[in-house]
Amino acid sequence: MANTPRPPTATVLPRDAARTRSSLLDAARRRFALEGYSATTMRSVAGDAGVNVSLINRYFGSKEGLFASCLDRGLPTHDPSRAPSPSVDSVIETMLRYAVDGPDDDDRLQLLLLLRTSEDPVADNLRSAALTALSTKIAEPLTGGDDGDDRLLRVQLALGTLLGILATRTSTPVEPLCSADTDRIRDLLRPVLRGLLT
Amino acid sequence: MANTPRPPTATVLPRDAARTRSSLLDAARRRFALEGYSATTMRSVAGDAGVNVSLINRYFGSKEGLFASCLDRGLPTHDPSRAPSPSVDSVIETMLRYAVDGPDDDDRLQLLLLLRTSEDPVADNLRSAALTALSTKIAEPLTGGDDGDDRLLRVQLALGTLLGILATRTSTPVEPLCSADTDRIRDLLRPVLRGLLT
Amino acid sequence: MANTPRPPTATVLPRDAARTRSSLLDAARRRFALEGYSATTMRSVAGDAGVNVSLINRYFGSKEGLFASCLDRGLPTHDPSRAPSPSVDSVIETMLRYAVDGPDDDDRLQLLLLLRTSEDPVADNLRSAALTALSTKIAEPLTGGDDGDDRLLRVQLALGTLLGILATRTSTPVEPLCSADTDRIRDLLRPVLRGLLT
Amino acid sequence: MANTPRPPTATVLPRDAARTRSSLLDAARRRFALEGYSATTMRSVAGDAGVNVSLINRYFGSKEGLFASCLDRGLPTHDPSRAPSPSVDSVIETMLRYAVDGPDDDDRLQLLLLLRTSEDPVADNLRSAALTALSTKIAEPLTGGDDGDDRLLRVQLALGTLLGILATRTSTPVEPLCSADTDRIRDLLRPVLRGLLT
DNA sequence: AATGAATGAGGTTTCATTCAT
DNA sequence: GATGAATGAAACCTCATTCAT
Repeated sequence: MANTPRPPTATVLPRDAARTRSSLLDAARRRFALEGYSATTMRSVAGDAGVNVSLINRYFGSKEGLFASCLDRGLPTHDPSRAPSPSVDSVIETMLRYAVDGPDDDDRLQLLLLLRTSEDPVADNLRSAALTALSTKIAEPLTGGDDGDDRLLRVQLALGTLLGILATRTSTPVEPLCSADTDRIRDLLRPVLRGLLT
Repeated sequence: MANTPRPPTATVLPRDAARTRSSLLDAARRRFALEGYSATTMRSVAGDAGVNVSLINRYFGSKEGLFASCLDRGLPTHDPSRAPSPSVDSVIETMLRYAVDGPDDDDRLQLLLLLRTSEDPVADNLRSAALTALSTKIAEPLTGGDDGDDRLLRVQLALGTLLGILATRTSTPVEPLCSADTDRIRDLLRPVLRGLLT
Repeated sequence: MANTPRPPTATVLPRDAARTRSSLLDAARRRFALEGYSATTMRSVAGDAGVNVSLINRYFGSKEGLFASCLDRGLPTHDPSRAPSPSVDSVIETMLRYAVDGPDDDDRLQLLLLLRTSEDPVADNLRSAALTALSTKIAEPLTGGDDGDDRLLRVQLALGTLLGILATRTSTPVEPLCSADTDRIRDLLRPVLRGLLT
Repeated sequence: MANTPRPPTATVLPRDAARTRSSLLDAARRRFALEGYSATTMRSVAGDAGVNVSLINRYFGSKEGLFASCLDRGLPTHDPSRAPSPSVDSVIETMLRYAVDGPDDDDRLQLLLLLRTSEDPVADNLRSAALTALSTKIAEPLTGGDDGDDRLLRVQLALGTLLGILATRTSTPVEPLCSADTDRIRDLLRPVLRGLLT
């Protein structure tokens, strides 16, 4: 039987550590975000990634380590290289873009990760730290007239708002919210965020 | 069969089925709301309620049944007997009271429950139905000028907002949000809800 | 099909916690003594005892706990109620009886337990403590003329001697040692112990 | 095939098969002797030797093969070239030197290895054969007045004694045995061995 | 010769559930 | 009505081993 060079259709993936690691991360992020920490089994993640379960331990040490690595990722904020001191409006647009209908699905999953409890104390602390970091990063360029703590509080309320709506839209068939036009949702949320952030 | 009063042979425990059932429900609601479905073990629920684990299966059939029964409860809305056609402001106040700092802790847990997935499709459908029902109930008395669907959408956005903030405040130590004064939070959220609901 | 009352031949054992616990302990002691801690699997122990694996965790918490419970047992020494201040010779006879050919097989296994390393640090400490306790208990009634530390040292050497011979005789087919007459072995060891203990 | 010196392209590692094999054997002997067969992982052995795990399979076929190769080594007995017919006393001194405080640590590990079961029947038979061979070799020059079988039995008892004491002294902190002066131990054991071997 | 990626089997443990009392 | 003994499935993780480079 001739060993014809197979076209790389699927299940080829010949021993590429970086690719494997990345596949696992992607699969894990999706599961963790959509089903929560406890409900996510390592087998399901490995199955999604198409590799053996024990590779998770090889690359991430443990389930907790996998979760931590999922959180450990460039969180979607404004791009400081393009707009060093962005206006409130541009910050709002960025938030809306990522939370309501971002260009990439992974970003929405990344946000959802921040809302799922895990009961695992270690993972939960990681999550809370990531949430705090994100809010701080968002609040930083906003030069409000008031003190920093209150500004941070308002950013966190805005984040909570977006996370709650995102979770509701993602996890359950609640109508009309789930099939509403994203433009409409953005139009409705824009003044909300503006009210909170100014 | 007559319920003959048993003679008090020993230190007779109450053996009150209704009370046992209710204890289990309370304990389960708290665990499900705070830790999620998968992370909640039946043993922990039974332990909180102070009864034997097997009683959960006896009374609710299964873990899923217990979760479903937790959802099955009068959700906090306005009281139609007192104010048959409430103003938007009173609706908002009711929502804020329950979501931010309600008089009864159980109500907040009940709300949180609406955000927790259960992995089980049956229970999950119950949850989504409960969420839809709640939003419908809230939207009902609101006589906006526009069509009903859009009103419902806006109520659901408002609900999602409150749920997200509630979840963030409840499950993780995110500062300053978690230790912020509830009056301040209500003050900040009031215009948000008003903007969404009118 | 008639549900004829089966005679209690085997695999009956109807829900007797004490009996189950004891079966597990007996099976575990044998496995731990003959194969060592790491090589002993909980499945094999449960299989020997004829019960489900998870009962080990139910009754002993963990594999370590099972090992600890195996050590936690009246170690064979002299009977203080019969001979409050035994002569050296009677102590020697007791040791020989238990180590070489005790009346009960379990006692020999119990002794063997003291020699098997476990690599598990917790279990190992338990074992070393048990060994120290046993030697102290044996040395106590021996009123030698010298200081206590040296007496304890000699008792421990005697114990090591017996343990080594017991292990060699138990675990491998080394001839002629393994099939030698126990009377002959005792006759050979008696002066050895007497030399060490006096 | 000529062993052409490869050009030093980069920091060329030695790639010395014999040395690698020997490093693995040394590391494995230590682990097997001190922690037992099951508790010894191939990764730990490879780590100690500073080489890749797969090399164990390459050189020894399997974990069992590694264990068997560890046994396969000149066991410490008397040196027949120097004393063709040694006295009992010199044999005793040799045994004491190796078991209690030999010049080389590896020898003591080698002795300990004889007491460790390996769960694998093949390797275990090798071990028992090594033990029998060692006792035969020791008994050979001893010209006792009795029949050979009894002499062999007494040698094996002496070996068991030394192995038991060695194991007790090596693997657990049993005081005062473990920190006792080796001279004192030898003094105590010398008459024991003399009693057994004559 | 040597490495590291990948696999599959099996270990301990937890959990929901059923059975007998 | 209630308890606790017992089970079986599945979870996370480790380990020996093989494959491709």
